[in-house]
Amino acid sequence: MLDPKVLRSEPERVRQALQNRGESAEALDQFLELDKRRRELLVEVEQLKARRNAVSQEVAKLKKSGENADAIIAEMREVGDRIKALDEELRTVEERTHHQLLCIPNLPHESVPIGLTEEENVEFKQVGTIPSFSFTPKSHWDLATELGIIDFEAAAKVTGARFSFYKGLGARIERALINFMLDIHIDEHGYTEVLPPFIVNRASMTGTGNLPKFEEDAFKLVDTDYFLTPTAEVPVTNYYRDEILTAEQLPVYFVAYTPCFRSEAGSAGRDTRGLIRQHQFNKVEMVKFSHPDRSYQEWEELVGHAETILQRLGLPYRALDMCTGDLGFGAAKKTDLEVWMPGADTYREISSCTNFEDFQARRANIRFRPEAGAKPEFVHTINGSGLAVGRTVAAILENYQQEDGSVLIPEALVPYMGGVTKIEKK
RNA sequence: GGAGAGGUGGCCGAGCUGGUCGAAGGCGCUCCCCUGCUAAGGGAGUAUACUGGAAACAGUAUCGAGGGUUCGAAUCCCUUCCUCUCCUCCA
Repeated sequence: MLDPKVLRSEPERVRQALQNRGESAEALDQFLELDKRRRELLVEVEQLKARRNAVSQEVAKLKKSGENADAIIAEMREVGDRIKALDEELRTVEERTHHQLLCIPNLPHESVPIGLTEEENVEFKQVGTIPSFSFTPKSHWDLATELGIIDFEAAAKVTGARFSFYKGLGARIERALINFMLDIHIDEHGYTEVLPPFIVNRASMTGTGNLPKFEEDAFKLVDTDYFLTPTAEVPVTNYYRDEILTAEQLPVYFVAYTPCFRSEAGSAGRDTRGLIRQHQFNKVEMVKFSHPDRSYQEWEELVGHAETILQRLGLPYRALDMCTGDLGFGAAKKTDLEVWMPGADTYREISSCTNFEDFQARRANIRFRPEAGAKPEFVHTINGSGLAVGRTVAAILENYQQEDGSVLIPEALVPYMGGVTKIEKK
């Protein structure tokens, strides 16, 4: 959510930002119009209320001294009716104003490259060596199926498309990666581990920006106002919803493993095979609550924390500075890490690290008091995958595959695999 | 699922026979005074949001949330969410 004051005082700046994102300015225009009406109504109804409050004092005095107050009571009855009517109109106008406000995306940071498509994302770093094979590398789904460690057909039968059934060392490597990632973030990067609910309410989804605009992307539980978490970002960020933190509490670092559930509406036909785009996948997510002055430093460090995992696993990757059109609704600045996938001969997103500045904090009302007695200010929220676990499994399978169809386990992961160094056909 | 109790400011906690209640008191915090240091003590101040205003300041709203009764609601009524206790059920 943007500061309504900014929308009022600098609408042209906002309009330009929306254009850079490739978004229409409709919500902005609606907001400006409704906001004007809202203030008109507010002035009128508040004047009436001030009058009513004053007269009510009079009534109390008259009654106390035993005098007759019938005349002004009758008059106030009319004022009361008028207030009720205006209040009702005001409420609907306010609801609509707020809704428009919730539908306007964040303003990109000034450093964000301007562009409308992913072609304009700027690659600024490549790390690791792309492996060369003396044979044609297979896709991870062929490897996994042949090794008997993931059964896509069983998942399709048990549930449906875009689900997977891990088995044996497949299940083991998924679990090993979760622990490996969590341990590094906890022990080396200073995060506090949290294990949140995997189901969240509407207010939480709205707080992080997943609602109201993207409801069709989420799984909603029938006959409730509950949603399956699309990412741990939602429950973890909302941990501090409607709270005021002290300055000493900042920064807060949380890391959480959760399964993530996404309807993948609108992506029919894309990445239908393998682990890349599933309705349910595991992810380790880092979330930071930062002082506004430090948030870009914190964000850069968080990107580094995600990179650490890729480096320890020996996976080649590149980093991209996301352009205005590819930023994501709530983001002010975003870096994506893409891992090399030999089977597909391309890079695939494996982590997305975002500084939301105060966009989420404003929606979720997460504040801190800079010093005792000072006015509360919004914190900045930052988060990033550290990493998407299923895609990491896919990357390991494809990068570490051998000519005979076996797969070596990255050295750093071996202790988490109970000493297993290789997955091979039985 | 059944029966009961409760949700008040940064925190604790009064008020709940409707009217000087944005709300006593305490803690915490800020500033000042006092004390050689420490401990203690005295005084003043200390919610948030919105609206108008250049500002000073003024107004409005907020006692879990929503609605109702009333000239007037923290206080009465209804709905709903959450917390706690007992019973029931259960991994």
